[in-house]
Amino acid sequence: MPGSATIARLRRELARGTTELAVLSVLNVRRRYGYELMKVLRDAGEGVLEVKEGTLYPLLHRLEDSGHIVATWEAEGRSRPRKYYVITEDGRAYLAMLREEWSGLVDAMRQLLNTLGEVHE
Amino acid sequence: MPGSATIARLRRELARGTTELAVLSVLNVRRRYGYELMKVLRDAGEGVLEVKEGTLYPLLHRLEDSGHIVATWEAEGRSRPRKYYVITEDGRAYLAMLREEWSGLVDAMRQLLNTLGEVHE
DNA sequence: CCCGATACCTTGTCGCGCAAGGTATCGGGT
DNA sequence: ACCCGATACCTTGCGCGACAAGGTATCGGG
Repeated sequence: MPGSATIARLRRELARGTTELAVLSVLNVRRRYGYELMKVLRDAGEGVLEVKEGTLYPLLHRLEDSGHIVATWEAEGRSRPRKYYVITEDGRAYLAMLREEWSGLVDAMRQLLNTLGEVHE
Repeated sequence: MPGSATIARLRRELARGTTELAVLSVLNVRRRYGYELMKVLRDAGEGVLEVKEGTLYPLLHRLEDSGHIVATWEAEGRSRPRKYYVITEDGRAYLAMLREEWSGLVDAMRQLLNTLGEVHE
């Protein structure tokens, strides 16, 4: 059945870029560690925003390299240390920009779909 | 200024996959030729949905190959022939699926952004 | 006569998402 | 005693859409 494979592909392409927005939005509330972020995003929105490990960890490293977030290792009282991420001032500004871009896209698409929504002819 | 380059990059990543939805939505109303589609999308939504030639033409070919649209050359009474595209029954079904995926993503993001929207701590 | 618009096309590069692999610890079940 | 799933981090290689940059050809206006 090619349908399910197609679905997965287009879902991936549609969600592209939104991961960054989703991650920064969650970190904007409070600090989180990587594995925790995965669970938060999986539980939100019926799995639509689910992020795989191979996506999340490189993304976090990119955000850290560009100064949008900072990481601190913490292991006090437990083994299996966790790497906590905190959003920076720079990151908040970037997040605001991202949200604007996103709502701009959503508005444009909504307008297009509403205008042309009715099946003609 | 790295900001404008960054903006272009994230706008491109965010819009990824929506082009297919936009093109099929326009074709769902009536047939269009490639160059015309470019103008329609550029004029809609303040340029947010603008598509470049290097994106549109390969996309149309992919949609044709998978049977979602069909093309017919037309040049009657004029030189510079145009290649008109018409959506198929199969294409309409695919479009419906795409729209569902898109609204699912938008809903999930809206929920996430509303829940976490307020800046805490 | 040249240049911009019209109208189609292609090749190569960039960068994200992911599959698939890896390491290591911990706790519960049998 | 042993195994396995969950926790928690990481990497390499591939697929694929968007685009920059190039190409071809015609038409009309300044």
